[in-house]
Amino acid sequence: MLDIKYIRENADEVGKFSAEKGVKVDVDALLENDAKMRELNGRLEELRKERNEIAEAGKKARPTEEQIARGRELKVEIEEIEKEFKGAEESFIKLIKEVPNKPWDDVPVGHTEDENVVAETIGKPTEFDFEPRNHWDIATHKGWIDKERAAKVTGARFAYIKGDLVKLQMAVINWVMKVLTDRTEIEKIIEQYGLKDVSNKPFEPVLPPYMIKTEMYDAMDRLGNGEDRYKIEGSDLWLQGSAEHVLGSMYAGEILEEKDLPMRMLGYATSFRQEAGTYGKDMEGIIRMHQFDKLEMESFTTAEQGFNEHLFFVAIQRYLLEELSLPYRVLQKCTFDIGKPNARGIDMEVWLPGQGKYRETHTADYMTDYQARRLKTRVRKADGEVELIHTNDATAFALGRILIAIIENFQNQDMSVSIPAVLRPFMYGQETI
RNA sequence: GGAAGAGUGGCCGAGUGGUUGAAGGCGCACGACUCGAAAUCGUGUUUGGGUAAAACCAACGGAGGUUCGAAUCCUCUCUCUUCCGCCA
Repeated sequence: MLDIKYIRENADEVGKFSAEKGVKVDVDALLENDAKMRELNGRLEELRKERNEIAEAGKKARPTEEQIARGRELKVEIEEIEKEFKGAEESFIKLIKEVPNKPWDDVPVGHTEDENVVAETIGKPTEFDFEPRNHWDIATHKGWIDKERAAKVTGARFAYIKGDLVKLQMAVINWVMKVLTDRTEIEKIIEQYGLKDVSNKPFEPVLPPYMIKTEMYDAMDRLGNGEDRYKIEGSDLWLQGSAEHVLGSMYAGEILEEKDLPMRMLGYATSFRQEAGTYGKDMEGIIRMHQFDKLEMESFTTAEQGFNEHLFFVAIQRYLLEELSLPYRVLQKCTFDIGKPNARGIDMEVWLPGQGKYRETHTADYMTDYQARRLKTRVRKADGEVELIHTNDATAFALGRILIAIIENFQNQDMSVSIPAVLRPFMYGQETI
């Protein structure tokens, strides 16, 4: 949610960037509603003041008949206006929730995802002296994935992952855990990518709950219309679609101390998505599943640190991909594609030789204080001032997709897959699978 | 799932329906004392709205109700603790 004060003072701009994000917002109706609420609130405060004065007098002496009579009148009046106020507030909240976050200055304006801008391409598409296969041919041949039996048990877009591929996933997890919880590794990344004014604080690993209440999901502004989420029948809970949802809401309503920021979390969780609107898309292999495991970074910072933290997260993603020697490109997402709560969004796409194209494996999102405003997650600064925190989230690895990238880029002619050097210590020295 | 008890400020903890936005203590900040520190003493120490600043309004887990007046009474709900049941 945006600050209503900001919307009042920048109504035209809010209308403009909302349109650029492809979000329909009635700013005029919102401001009218805001004015009405303020007017009602003013009247309420006056009446409450009078009520308080009578109550105060009642402390010293028994209230007189006139006071009690006036009190009765006030009670009725206050009730009426409160009711009206509540109605106004309800429609106000509905309207202000629709207003998207303001895009960062360098976000390109675009109206479809095709207008995302390729900012940089690192490495060259992997070359083979044989015709490279796609991951599902290799994985099915090796018995690493079984979608047919999964279809029997759970339906489409599920898979059993088996054998060496499971070990590879564990190796990726352990490697990332090591890198991101090690201060010297963090310092190395900061230096390697020339980052300035970024903390060297390591991440804290977190295994979060996989379910989330409607209220928190909505406050994170990641529930949408609920279509892409799984609702738990007979309860107020949903399956999370990303560890971001349960990590970002973890400190809702709390005031953190500035000395504890940045608060960096490395969450590992299975995520669940209905994949609404993707019918028939990516049905081969394990690129688009209803369930996938993910290592997710989440961070809370002050407003000043927020943007640098975002750049830091992007640097981590680059570092991880480069350590794996995977060819990839960096996409700066346009206004249409960054998402409603986002101020800025970067995607990483890894080259998949089996499919002959780049596919999305990573996203880095910077939400400024947009999520924090409704979550009421704040920080007490060193000078005692209390302000909203800034939230950042980014993929460390979506395991399914990174396994795909490794299989396709490190495949050998005999359908074995070489293990990238950095992962070998976590495969107990195993060099191919 | 069943039974009983409890939810108050950063923490502990008072609180007969009317000087309680909240005693007291701890912690913290500043000051005094000291060469310095400890101890001691003094002052300050919730958040949001509102204002130029004030006044003022709101909040004692959450929602609703009773009352001229609710942290205090009633209803529902959530969470925690203990006991029982079940269980990795």
